[in-house]
Amino acid sequence: MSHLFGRTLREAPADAELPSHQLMVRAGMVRPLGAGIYTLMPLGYRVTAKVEQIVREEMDAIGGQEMLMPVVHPADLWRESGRFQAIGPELVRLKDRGERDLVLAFTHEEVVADLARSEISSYRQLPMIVYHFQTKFRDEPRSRGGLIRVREFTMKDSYTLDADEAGLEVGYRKHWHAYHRMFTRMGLRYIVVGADVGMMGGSLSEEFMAFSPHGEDVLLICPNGDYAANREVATFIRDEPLAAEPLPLEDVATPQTPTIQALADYLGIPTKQTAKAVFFKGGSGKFIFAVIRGDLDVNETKLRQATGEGDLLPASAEEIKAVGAEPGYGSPVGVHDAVIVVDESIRDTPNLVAGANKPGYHLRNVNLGRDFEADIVADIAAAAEGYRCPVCGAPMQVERGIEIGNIFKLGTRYTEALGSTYLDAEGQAHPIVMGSYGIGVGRAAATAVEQCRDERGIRWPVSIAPFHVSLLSLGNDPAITEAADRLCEELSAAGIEVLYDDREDRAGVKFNDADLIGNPIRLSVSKRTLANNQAELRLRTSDESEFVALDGVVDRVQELLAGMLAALEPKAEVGVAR
RNA sequence: CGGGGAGUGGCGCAGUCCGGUUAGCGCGCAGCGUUCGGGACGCUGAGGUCGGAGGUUCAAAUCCUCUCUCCCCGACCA
Repeated sequence: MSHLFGRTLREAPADAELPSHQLMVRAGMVRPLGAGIYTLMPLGYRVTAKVEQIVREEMDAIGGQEMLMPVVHPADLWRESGRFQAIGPELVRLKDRGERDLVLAFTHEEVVADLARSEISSYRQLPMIVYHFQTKFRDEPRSRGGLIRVREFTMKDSYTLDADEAGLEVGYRKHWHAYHRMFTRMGLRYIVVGADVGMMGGSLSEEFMAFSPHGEDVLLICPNGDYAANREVATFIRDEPLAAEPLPLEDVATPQTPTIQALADYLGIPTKQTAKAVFFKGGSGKFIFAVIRGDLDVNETKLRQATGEGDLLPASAEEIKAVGAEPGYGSPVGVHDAVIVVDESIRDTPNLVAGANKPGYHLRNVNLGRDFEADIVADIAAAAEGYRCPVCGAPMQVERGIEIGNIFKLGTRYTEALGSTYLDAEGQAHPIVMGSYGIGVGRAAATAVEQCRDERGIRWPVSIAPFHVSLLSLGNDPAITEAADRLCEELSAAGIEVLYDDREDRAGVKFNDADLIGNPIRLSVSKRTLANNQAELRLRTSDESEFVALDGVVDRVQELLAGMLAALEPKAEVGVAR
């Protein structure tokens, strides 16, 4: 350790907020180079190498073929799929000296589809699973959370190629199981949730979400295990539609009530008796006028789906007035030049109080169909804590999660665009059916730190710890050094990974650094232990030590390691129904 | 991009409002000595274009203009 590149720090850098970020920097595992760009120091690199190896083993186990595709792609390939045009500035575009457009790939659907069209011609060659570990660079609008969200990272991305949907389902299921095995082996606590397909396109997507209060995603989870979904797509059971005769529309003065809560308080009615208007400007330039019951919130992802708008930005006050509405007092009654998107809650609730489109006034007894028409009626409501599970009706719980893996059924979106076809037994050409599956390697490592730590430092799961053992020599007596040296050699010879703290530091310093770095087993050799021809052994997860005869250390460590690894071995599948 | 904050030896900070000698403090680092099982102590020492560029001034870390970078909160994703 005296020559380890990457020293430990007593204090965390001021700009690190997340525990994983602070600890990994303090432990000398990573160093920042720029915003969202990190160097993996030797200790950190050992962790990600182990994560990779676990992923590799499980991918190979489902028949994955490892390969390596380039990071720099000709832009023309991305023009063929349409993503060159469709994706914003997070896709880095470059020109080479010949003024040819290039992109830094952030996934490899295009290349796989391109390869497939030249390499695959017959159904006899299918199915196929290919994967690689490759650097991705995504010019994120904002990287955050230290290592959880970075701009440059290593991703395992794999792709299935199949003849039909049934084949895709098999490949998808294989990944689903492989992912469970990987994350279990890494010692992570996680859940699978239904997710939005986003820019990947395709028909089905699920995310593997590690539980963490620092997660960026909000998950809705049925306590009975019947349902789990990312809030982006989460549905819930609505109240029964109310049946009531439409009452006559009436104007009501409601001064100083620009918010739903103020309005409900002023009129002495529940918020669910009001209609809320939310205004967006779509990427197409259309004005999107979303209407939802006052007690609910608009889910922008759902709204995007419903309107087919890729981008939604909040509308400005001028834009709102331009369609005949009034910020704070808006309703769809009488607006023009806007796409009116109505949530099911509005359809199912008669006689709502809605804005009058003039400051300080609302309308009572507004009804869809009589007082205004909808261009789209859809589910655009955001689910929240306590909302009812769409399967069993139980109140759902909310958790935050870090997305550590994502699996997609892509279908033929890319293969059709690129003309990647195969011939079936009858000689008919069909587009190949694709799936794509990603895991962020560094993110998985950082997530493990988020989940496995205490006030002293990291408590790595054995499977991905930088080393199995931290060996400390306490004291500078030559006899101690000699005994520790010998122990180090014996352990190494037995295939045990040892981080040997041979520095001339005091015991306290070594203990603290060992705790910070977080290898699962700590061995200490000192004058005291040597007096009995022993070493002290302590688990990172324990406050109690055992003393082991020097010639029994290797056996004892191997026994403990085997036990720890066995505990991480996947047993039954841990899935959650969709 | 919008909003908020910060750039001063390797790390953490003070000094900036109200310009004024050689820019400080803690940790870390080097040497010597004393220590030696939960971040020791003493002495000595090395290390700083005060993010960068212009400007104001007799004088700028400090005031003005421009600019770069980083962090945090909101729309994206492994």
